[in-house]
Amino acid sequence: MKDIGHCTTSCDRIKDVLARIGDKWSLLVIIALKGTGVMRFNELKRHLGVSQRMLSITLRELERDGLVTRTAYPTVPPTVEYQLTTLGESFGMAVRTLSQWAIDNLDEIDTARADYDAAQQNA
Amino acid sequence: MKDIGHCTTSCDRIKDVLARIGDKWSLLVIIALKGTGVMRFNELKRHLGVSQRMLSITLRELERDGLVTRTAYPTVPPTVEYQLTTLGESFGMAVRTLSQWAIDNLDEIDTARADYDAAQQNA
DNA sequence: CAGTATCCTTTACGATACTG
DNA sequence: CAGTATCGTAAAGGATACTG
Repeated sequence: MKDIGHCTTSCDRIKDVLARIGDKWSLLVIIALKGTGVMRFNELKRHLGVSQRMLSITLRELERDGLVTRTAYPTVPPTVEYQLTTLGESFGMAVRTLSQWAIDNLDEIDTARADYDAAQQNA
Repeated sequence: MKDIGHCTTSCDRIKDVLARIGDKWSLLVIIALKGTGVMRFNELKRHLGVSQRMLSITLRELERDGLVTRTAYPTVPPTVEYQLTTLGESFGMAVRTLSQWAIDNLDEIDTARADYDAAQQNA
């Protein structure tokens, strides 16, 4: 789509950030690491219930964006640890606000949904 | 996928919220409405550069979740105004933290990306 | 253990055309 | 103006099998 006739630069940057962290797993990985500090690959996998493939992709992107560090130890079998960078920690702070809101208000959203759906029935 | 062997309820709720607002347009609509107060359909469409179809779907979902109100006036041609509910405003506050972080730190992410990609070249 | 490679299905989304 | 309906494409993501 052509990038014409729409909103300002700050809007574009939000789009960029959403493109980066708006997927299903990035935020959850950040939250998990923020809570635990250091985690290994399969530990994260089990914790989140994510497929191997998607966790691999997600972690690589987060590393690329400078939000997490990957540390591999030359053991057999391999040991790889992930943790937040300083930038990742700062992002985690911003995410905490959002996740706290989610926890606090999801019930209200569920109620609104039920009301809306009920109203649609009578139409 | 089976919901077994993974993280706690709060994690599931984050997933739920992401499923709701993790799409390409929901957050941007919230941000737009938060900044402007009241907006009409085509006004939002032009502002965001979103297709008619997706804006329609997004607004309906946001209304269903109790985050925006839809007010239709019986004019010809029709006039429809959208604005945030109280719940939507409160969500907008949480989103502001995230979007501010985005604006402040996207350059650093871009740099990290460039570094990462450069390092991959020499491998 | 920590991935990669391949395949397949579902979903997101835009473009276009049509309606009250 | 504010949508809906239909279609087609591209991206997301899971399942499974394989590897150092």
